[in-house]
Amino acid sequence: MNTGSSSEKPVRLRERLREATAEAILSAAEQAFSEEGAKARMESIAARAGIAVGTLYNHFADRDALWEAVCRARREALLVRLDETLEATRGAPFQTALRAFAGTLQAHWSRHRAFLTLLLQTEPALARAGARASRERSTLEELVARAGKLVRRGIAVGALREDGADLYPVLMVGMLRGIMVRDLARDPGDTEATLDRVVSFFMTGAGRAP
Amino acid sequence: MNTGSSSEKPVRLRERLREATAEAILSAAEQAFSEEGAKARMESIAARAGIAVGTLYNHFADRDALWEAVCRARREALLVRLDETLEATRGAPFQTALRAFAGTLQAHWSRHRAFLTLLLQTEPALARAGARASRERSTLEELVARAGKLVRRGIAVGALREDGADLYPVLMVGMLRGIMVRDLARDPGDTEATLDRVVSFFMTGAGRAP
Amino acid sequence: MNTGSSSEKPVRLRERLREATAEAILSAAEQAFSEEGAKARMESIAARAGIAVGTLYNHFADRDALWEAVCRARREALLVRLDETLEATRGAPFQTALRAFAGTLQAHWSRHRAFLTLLLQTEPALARAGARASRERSTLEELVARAGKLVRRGIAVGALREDGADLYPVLMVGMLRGIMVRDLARDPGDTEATLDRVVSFFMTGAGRAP
Amino acid sequence: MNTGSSSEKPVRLRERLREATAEAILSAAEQAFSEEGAKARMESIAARAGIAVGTLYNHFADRDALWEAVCRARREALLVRLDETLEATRGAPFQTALRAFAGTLQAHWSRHRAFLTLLLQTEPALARAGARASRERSTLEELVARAGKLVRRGIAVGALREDGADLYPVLMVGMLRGIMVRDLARDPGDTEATLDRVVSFFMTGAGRAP
DNA sequence: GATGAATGAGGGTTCATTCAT
DNA sequence: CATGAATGAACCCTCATTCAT
Repeated sequence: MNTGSSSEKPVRLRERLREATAEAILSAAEQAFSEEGAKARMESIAARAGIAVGTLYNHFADRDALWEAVCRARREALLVRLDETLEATRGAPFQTALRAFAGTLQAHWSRHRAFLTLLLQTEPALARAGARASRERSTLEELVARAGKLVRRGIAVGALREDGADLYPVLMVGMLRGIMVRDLARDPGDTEATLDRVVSFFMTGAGRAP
Repeated sequence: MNTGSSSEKPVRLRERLREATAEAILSAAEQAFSEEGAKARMESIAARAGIAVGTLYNHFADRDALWEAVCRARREALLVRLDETLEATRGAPFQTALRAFAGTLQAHWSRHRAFLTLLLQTEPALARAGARASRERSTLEELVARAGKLVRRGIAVGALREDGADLYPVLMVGMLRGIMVRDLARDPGDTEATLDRVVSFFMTGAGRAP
Repeated sequence: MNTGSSSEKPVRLRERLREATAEAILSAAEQAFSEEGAKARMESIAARAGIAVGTLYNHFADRDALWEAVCRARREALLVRLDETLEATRGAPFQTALRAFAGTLQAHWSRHRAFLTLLLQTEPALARAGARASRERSTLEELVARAGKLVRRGIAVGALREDGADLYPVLMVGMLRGIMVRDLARDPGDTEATLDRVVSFFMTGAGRAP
Repeated sequence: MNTGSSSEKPVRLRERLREATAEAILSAAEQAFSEEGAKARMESIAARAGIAVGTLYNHFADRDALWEAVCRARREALLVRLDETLEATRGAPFQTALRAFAGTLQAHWSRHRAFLTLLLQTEPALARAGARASRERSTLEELVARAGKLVRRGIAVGALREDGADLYPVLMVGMLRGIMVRDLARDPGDTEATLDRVVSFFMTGAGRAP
């Protein structure tokens, strides 16, 4: 086994460096976009990443590509986390799973307040660019799809009524989004506490028992 | 006595024309912003309004002022409608009032698909501009405040449990927003039908009765 | 004698009104130009004159024509005053005449601080527009011409040496301008006092008698 | 030891190029301003410098900054020359020093006919911007200050009378300016010859000896 | 590959001028 | 004639992108 051929190692090293730079750029871009809005200048991004403008273009074709990459990266991260949570709670009681789902969403949300803005601004853009809207699902749609998985499971185990299978996912995500937007400027700890109540509300609603 | 002297009429006429132009500009701007995003060019707005670029500036100080004006105008319209609905359903059963509230929101939403985008994009911008965020409530907050009024009424008449008074409004608005965003490209009639189910969900939740 | 034909009087009246308006515009323009620079907006001028923009154009073909008119008007006023002073001091001793000349210049200067700016800015413009420079003398040249008249008189009566006939006028105007620019922000009374010393300097220079 | 490492040289080169460009821009701007007035278009300046508009903005924040820079640069150059002349003639007879002072002024003037216009137009502008007028002396004031140094020296060596110490500098600069403006379109050689006569006038005035 | 100055099309804004009322 | 809203050419400035070093 020749694990250290003179021609192989440098390549690996370079590739790692390359990826590290790309990752730094993504972080810088996320930060810039979230602080300065979607109109953040390329120079600002480069400065935050500690590199020259030209270098940005060695890693991303153009501004749009960079924007897309940031969105995709953060979105992937979120979706992977959610999928992991769904997997980890496969056998758990429905309410436990739902609470974990909400918690994961909230964790990501508070860590990437940045992304929140991106999400809010990107999606309408996607919606407008009709062509693209069709070929890929928006982040919101992906979220709803995960929530749908959860709901179907809840129905399967008899925790949820069957008649709202189509609505529940949207409502669930809508409620969670509502809470998180409201709590943007609040203590994340408070939000965590609130999630329990949201889960409870999801199960029984707001009406007084007859 | 004919009080409409020959010197008074022209003034009135001009004023009316002036306002009509301003209104046309607002409409054009709403359209442009919603189709082209917040970055819509002034020239595009002018073209849609059938006027010259310079005329825009005779009515609105600059791009930002126009943007603000559009937001304010549409927001006022929505809030006034909601307040009217709240007033009109003052004595009605809670679910009826809630359904009407949702219906009004949906009506405005489908008529101003435009505004939807504005709402989605303006608010985060406002949130960023911290200074302003404090002095005026976001549209979302105004919506929640109205929902809160409804909820308090529901509690007063014994239709709702008291323990969720602080959460219900946010959840209600979050759910409605979720439905409307989902239905952006769907038949408004379908959405109307859905609202009944949302109201029902709000009352009883998704859980299977034990 | 029909001094009041129905067709003659109104014309006279109208003409007088017309001229009054034109004069008001000139004043407003002078004020605007001196306060806001040569770039003063037509609207600002109209506002100062208490009329609508359109009315400006009923009296002056365009912006340049107005500018020229202001310059010409104030310039004529100054030159007429100087000519009157020259006439009034025809028989007086040279130093008396020179002092009166300087006084007249200073009086106009302090009254039309406005015009000072115009003078400073117009002339270079004229100098640049070579074509025009040739067909009419600049205000400065007109001033120098008057000073020349004074100098020739001084030589004729034996008050001045003959050898500097070509230089003295320029030097005289140069010195006076220097004093007035320096005193722009000072008390006009001080400047008056200074003029005596300038006259004295003009006669004997600064050198210590051998 | 070759201390010029390969990483140091490029930086130096770039810096030198950068400065060369800035200098080229200043020259172009001086030319443009003097030929087209203070309103010269940025595009015109760029064209004269052989660069793109955007490049202007890589070197000067905006139009005003460029204007200021041109003024400052030329002004510095003039003042440095005058200070050198004052230094070089420290021990010389007063009239020799005065003549040299005038000569230096004239040399700069004829080389920067451009600057003449700037001087004429900038200073009133500065005067208007009261705030700035106080914090820095106008070019004219700087000239007068230099002339004052000369005058004090003349008094010290007994060449000038003491009583006019406050006026002489202003008068001297006023006269020189007068001559130079008059000679704008003439042969510089003639002006040089004239300066001797101005110096002579400064010493003895125009009056016929009694 | 990294650098950062140069590029120049793009878009916001101004304001002299026109003209219907 | 006065009015003042509409017009649109002109001009300043921005910033994504390129490319010589």
